[in-house]
Amino acid sequence: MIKFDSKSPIYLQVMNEIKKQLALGEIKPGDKLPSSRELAVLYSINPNTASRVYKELEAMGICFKKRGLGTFVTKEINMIKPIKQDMARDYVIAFITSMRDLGYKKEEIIDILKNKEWDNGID
Amino acid sequence: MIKFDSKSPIYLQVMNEIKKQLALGEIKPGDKLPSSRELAVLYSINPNTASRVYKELEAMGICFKKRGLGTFVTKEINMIKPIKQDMARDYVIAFITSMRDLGYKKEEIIDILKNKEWDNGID
Amino acid sequence: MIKFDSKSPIYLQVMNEIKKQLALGEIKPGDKLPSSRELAVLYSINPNTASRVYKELEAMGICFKKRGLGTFVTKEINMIKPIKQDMARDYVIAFITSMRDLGYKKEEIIDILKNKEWDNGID
Amino acid sequence: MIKFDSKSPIYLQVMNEIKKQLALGEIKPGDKLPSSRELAVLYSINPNTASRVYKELEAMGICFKKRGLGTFVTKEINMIKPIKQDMARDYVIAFITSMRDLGYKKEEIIDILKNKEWDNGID
DNA sequence: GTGGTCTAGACCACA
DNA sequence: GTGGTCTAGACCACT
Repeated sequence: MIKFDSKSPIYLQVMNEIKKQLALGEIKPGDKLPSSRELAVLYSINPNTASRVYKELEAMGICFKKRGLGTFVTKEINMIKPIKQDMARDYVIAFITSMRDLGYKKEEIIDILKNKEWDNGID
Repeated sequence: MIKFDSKSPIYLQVMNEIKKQLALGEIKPGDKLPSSRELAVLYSINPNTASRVYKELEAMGICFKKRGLGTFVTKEINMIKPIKQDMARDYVIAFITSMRDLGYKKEEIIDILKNKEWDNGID
Repeated sequence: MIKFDSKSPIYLQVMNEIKKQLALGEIKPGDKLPSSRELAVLYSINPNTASRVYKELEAMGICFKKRGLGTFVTKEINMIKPIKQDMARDYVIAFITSMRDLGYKKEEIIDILKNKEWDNGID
Repeated sequence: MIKFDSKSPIYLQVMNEIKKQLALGEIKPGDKLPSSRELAVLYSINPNTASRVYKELEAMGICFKKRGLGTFVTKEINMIKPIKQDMARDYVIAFITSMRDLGYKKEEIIDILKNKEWDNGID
């Protein structure tokens, strides 16, 4: 169960969750995804919001709908493969932008990451 | 002069601009900030929006207002310094958490940052 | 319906009204509050002012907002209870300090309160 | 030296300070008050604000100006005597109103005051 | 001059 | 429907 961050749209957070599962291989190309209603129950969200999740994922080419059957992950591996890198790229850019806004330079940021204790709770 | 990103609220972008100037030392503790009206002209925004910028910055403890006199940067440098580091810490943790969720390890993350082109549009 | 005192900001008076209802149990933790627009109509104020009421109450931790759903009273009763007592404590201390500055002693203050007519306009 | 509460007007706070001194007998009927300029230095306030203090006190009949000589406390004892009671009354009413807004009843308020530890820092 | 409050009404994203 | 943001412009108290 996700704890939603009230700052960004819920549908985006659910999309991210699904993309994450795709990136990690927990969901595979061709897999059937839960119905919108199931998704709504799964994440305790409004059915409209669940619908929007699939609508946006479909627009991104990540899944497609079969009438009467449900929603499925696209089989085209070219579509799925880059998801991990794309998400990582987004995270990196957002992170760098934020840190730069705070006045940090490239070397400083890398130093901070290097020196960070990665072993307690985080890694 | 900022070119506003239509995706995030103007007042947040102006706040970030000011925080950036603080982090970079262009504005110093105790300094008088432009009046709301001046700020409005400076960034071509509505006085109310300018007001909101200072209100939120005040709520963060970054500045304070004196009636009839203006808005000033908090004098206690102790207030400014930790803000930067606290924010950085939050960004770092959020970033690391996200990347780890995607399956990246410490060295991979640092490598990605090292190899990232920092100079086009981002740096 | 409140009759607004022109001396203090309307938004504060409406906030106080809501806090009063909370303290008296007329509104309970978890309850949905009227939408900003409804609140605006309810008190014949501008929607922006109504918005501000909820924004300030949220900043105090008394309520929280769900986008598209509405504004709700904080569920943790622990959040509500102490607010009342904290406020009371502040009032008491400020009051005692002021009275002592005027040269009153404990017994005198209590006597004054005991003898005060509480039933006309005040109680 | 007063630490000003940024919530209420400075001129009111200075007025209160002077009225308090009157109530406590630190300043007596007929006494010469510091000049506006001295008052401004004394409290580190703007000379205009200091002027306003005397203007308002004069309007209340507490002091009067002699051209070229300065500002003096009125000699009419009837004017000075009730100051202490008036201020106390204001404090009491404000206190009771606030507490009642929080849902406290007369007996509860008196109980709180009775049971309050008056001996550490407050009394 | 400064900031604080308020109204009126607009547009947007979200559920 | 909800709240979030923004503009335009007003009036006020305070310094």
